Amino acid sequence: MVEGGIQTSRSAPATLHDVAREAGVSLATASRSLNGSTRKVNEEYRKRVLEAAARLDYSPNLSAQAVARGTTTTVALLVADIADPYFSSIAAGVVAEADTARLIVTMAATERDPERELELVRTLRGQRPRVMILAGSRPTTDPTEGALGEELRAYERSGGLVVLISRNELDLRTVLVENLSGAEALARELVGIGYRRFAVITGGEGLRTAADRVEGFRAGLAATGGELRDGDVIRAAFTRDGGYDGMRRLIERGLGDIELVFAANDVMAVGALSAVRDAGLTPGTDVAVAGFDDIPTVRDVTPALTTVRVPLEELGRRALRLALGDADAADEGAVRTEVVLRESTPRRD
Amino acid sequence: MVEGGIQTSRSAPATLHDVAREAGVSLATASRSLNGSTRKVNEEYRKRVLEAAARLDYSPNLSAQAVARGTTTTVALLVADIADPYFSSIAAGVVAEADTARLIVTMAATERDPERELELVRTLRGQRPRVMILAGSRPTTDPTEGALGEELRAYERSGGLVVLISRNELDLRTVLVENLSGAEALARELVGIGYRRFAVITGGEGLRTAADRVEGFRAGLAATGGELRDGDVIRAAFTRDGGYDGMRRLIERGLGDIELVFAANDVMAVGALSAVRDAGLTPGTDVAVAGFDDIPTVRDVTPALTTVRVPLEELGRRALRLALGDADAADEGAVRTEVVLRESTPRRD
DNA sequence: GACGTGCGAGAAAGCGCTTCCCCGGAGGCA
DNA sequence: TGCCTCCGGGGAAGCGCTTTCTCGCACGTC
Repeated sequence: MVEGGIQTSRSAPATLHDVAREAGVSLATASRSLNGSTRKVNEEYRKRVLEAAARLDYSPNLSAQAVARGTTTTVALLVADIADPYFSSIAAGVVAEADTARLIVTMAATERDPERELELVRTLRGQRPRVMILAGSRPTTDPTEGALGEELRAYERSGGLVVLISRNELDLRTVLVENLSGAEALARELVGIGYRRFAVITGGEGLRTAADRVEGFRAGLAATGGELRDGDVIRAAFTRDGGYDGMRRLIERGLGDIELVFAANDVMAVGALSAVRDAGLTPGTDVAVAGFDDIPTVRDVTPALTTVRVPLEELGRRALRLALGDADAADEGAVRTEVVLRESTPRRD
Repeated sequence: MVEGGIQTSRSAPATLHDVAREAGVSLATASRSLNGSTRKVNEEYRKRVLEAAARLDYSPNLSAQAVARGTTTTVALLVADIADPYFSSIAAGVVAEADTARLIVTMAATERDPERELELVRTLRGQRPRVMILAGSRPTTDPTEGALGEELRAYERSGGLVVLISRNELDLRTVLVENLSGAEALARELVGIGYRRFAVITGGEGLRTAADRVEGFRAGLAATGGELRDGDVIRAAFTRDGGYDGMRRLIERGLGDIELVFAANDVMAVGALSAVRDAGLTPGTDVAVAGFDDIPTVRDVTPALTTVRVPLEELGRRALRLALGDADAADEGAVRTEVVLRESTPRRD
């Protein structure tokens, strides 16, 4: 059911001009009273202006302020897919932090398409956002990489702040995640509780984040005697369905003596879990599964998923704080990860 | 690790003025060439302007355009919690549709606080968005309800478009969801496969959406002979933890002869599932669980959750299309829901 | 009492755009 | 050839703000 709102006589929103007139003061004074300035304003005037503004339901036109001030209160956020819990958690962090900094965030989705990402950066630059945050890595082999770098650097030159989340491809401010060492720690722990033979399901062609995690995992195994054959590294889309598909292929091909499958992120791992079940096997028992990220839902799948916790919301917050020049944020180094063992990787004796 | 971007000489972004000079034409002609106008421009001139723009890496200042045109290309989206899959799916839909309409979306989170929501509406009005979409209902008993309505109506009077998603509390454009009939259909089906004794876990105090779902469920039971005692309607937070908590209380209190627990949304249902498991019971077997929404993850929990599918992304798309005056969107009526039976409610004979 | 000095109100000049309006030139028609 | 009509370029006004700059006024000082 759809109801049209009652359209009363259209009335343009009150302008500062209206407020000034209503209060009987100049435009300048009205501006100074409402939108803080270094200059003092007679208390009596200020009061009159505030009252007039309230009476007229005045709300400053942010675009006009932006034009006049030459700076906006906007931060632009680019993610691959808003519905993906990894990105929506990061987004939640960015939005929360933006709120405390009285900034407004505008959001766009690249849908994992580098062309689109470039396009979006171009469009969003038109907004003259104070900060631009890019989350989600792109293929390392991407041909538009150069163009993107160019675009971002031009944006920085014009006074913008760029922060990348978990992708240190370009020489820009970055919130780094311990992908490598996190995956390595995971591998060590898994070997520690008795696993020896592993397979990996990783994201598409040369995705930086995925590649790092696999590399770290491999390093951890190498150090502890776990085994991962090259043929047991499966490529699939970096999504739930990708994970499902990867695991299906693995099973169809025959698991052999593989004891544990590490998916390069949790959404894939969750898909993998379902693939195991759909194949009539019991995840955890017949084959163990581990993921990466610790997105909220992995507590609630069965078996609960072993993973590497990444404080995703914190990632978003850090990104913005870093841009805004928070010294702490800059000093904290890479974001800590932490191995979380759960039932999907039961101790193996 | 944090790297400061290489700060080359700061250079303000090129303005239209620069482009016009570079191309040797007037400001007016440059404007007309770049940002479509009804008036024709000499092909030769247009070409020169376009080239100049490319050379200078010109990107129009959207704020300035907004001021000059008196209208923005922004749509504002208010959700309760960005990390909640219900809202992030809706957001994904809004963003996708905005993209095709060449609109930019700015997002804010109310954190389920009506005061905050009101506050945010006020702030966002400053942006002069073309459209404002509010998702997620508020308590029906909310004291700020009037103020919110006032604010929204003022916004509409000034030419803004408001769309509410699944909350017909105010007399405004709304994308309605078949909460009532969906829940009713669910109840009928559940009774149809053999369930008789039910309990319900619902959201906090008078949340419209939750209330409708419970009411519909009740109606369905009443029509088919299912039983839901008043004492078996549990209130909890409208979140995963709320669902967990509600189920825990239900179990501690003693399930008695309750066969199925209906949670008013999927995130609660997923929490409830975990509570069942943590209590040492087997969901589906010892007690069946059903939810509402069909968020992506419910396919992957065990047992897979019976629920009522709401096309969430479509909800977001519809909201925007409705605002933009898409006739189809207006005519389609409430968004269809569909009962999806899965393993969490096995046939009971 | 003459003359700084500091304070703060208000006029006005922008900010980067769009668009109205003027006007010159090209073309059509008798 | 003369006149009228389009066509389309460019000047300039304006959008809603901020911020310089001007300037009157109330003090304080000798």
